Amino acid sequence: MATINSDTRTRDADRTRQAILHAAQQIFAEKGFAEAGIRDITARAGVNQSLVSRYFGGKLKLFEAALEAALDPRLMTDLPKEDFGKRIVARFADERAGRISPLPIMFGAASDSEARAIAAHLLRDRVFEPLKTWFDGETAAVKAARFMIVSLGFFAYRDQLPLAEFAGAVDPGLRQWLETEFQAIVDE
Amino acid sequence: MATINSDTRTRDADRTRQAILHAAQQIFAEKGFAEAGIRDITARAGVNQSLVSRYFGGKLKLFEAALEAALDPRLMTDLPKEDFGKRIVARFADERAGRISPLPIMFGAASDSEARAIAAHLLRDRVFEPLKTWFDGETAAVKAARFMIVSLGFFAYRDQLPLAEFAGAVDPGLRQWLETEFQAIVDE
DNA sequence: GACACAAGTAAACGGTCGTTTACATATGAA
DNA sequence: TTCATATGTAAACGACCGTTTACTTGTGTC
Repeated sequence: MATINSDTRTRDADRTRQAILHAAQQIFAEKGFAEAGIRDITARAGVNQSLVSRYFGGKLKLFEAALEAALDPRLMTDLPKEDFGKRIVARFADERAGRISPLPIMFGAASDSEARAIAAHLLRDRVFEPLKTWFDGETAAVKAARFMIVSLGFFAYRDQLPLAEFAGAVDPGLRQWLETEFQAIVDE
Repeated sequence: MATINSDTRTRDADRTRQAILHAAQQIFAEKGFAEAGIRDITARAGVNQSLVSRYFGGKLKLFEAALEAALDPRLMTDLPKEDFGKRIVARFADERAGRISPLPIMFGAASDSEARAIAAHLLRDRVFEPLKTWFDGETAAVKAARFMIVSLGFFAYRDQLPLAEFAGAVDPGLRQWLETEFQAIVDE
């Protein structure tokens, strides 16, 4: 049984598991699935490398758990349809401290076939399908596709390819176009 | 000196080099940079694995050469601005036999930092910067960014993520939106 | 305190990969 | 024909990675 102050314990499986999961989210987002090593992740978590296999069943299962924990299915669909464009761009463009965006994790899995399959499956079930039901009318599938295309393209443009002079920054004109683009999806 | 029918030669460095390059384009596009092995590429080319290092200087240099050979800088900017939307979507959506699109190669490099840097550099110099000079006015940079976002997002949506029931197919309604979207970039 | 088990660690295993090395052979000029 | 060299091959090298194994140590219970 746990003591009153269980924080004093030097061994805590749940805490270790969470530390691995959090470190995995960070390193998968930073380095991509292929370049993120078990030893990188467990070193940041401050634990032994073998615990990934013990607690998660392997690197691929850890990736799935890390991505799923980063996915918030209500990320878009809890927004009001008024000001949807401004609000969704604000969520995308402005980093929120402590919050790990799932998009870098997903893009980092692009070149590994197994990780990509997991990422695609999660994205479909947790984002794409909820979006389709959230949008109205018979064009809901096209609207969801438009949302995915602009979102994925924006992250690929901003984060994956240092095309602009300052990667990560968003030009005001581009930001305005993004806002009207997202707003048009819910208005039409 | 070459004989009259040099095709009878069993050794031809140029032909071998081209065979490696062509096989590399295919396999980098199919499996991504990380999962594409030197042995895969040289096996398809029908030559020995060591020739990659001898002729190209290594896997990374081979990737750069393969991507550069697949990039056609006039892919967009030789189109007339009338019917630009329909024409560019036709180029993207309808596969052309024998032609290897550079975008699968680029996405396949997403999770390898070195390959991604090469891909980003080539995309900027050969596509993004020409696009900026091709677009008119002071909003050329924003227009080029819009073009990249929609293009990258479309390929990520269609080819990288099997979100729709039939990956690779393009819904007519989505296609129409893509056409108006691209047309708007050149019209505004 | 003694014990059973959970929690954590260190080290080795087996495999893959890019690259290099040592060697064989076709080529074309002298 | 001879021979230097370009071309191609087979095999080994060295490193890295995910995983597993054997072992140690802390924890809670009796």
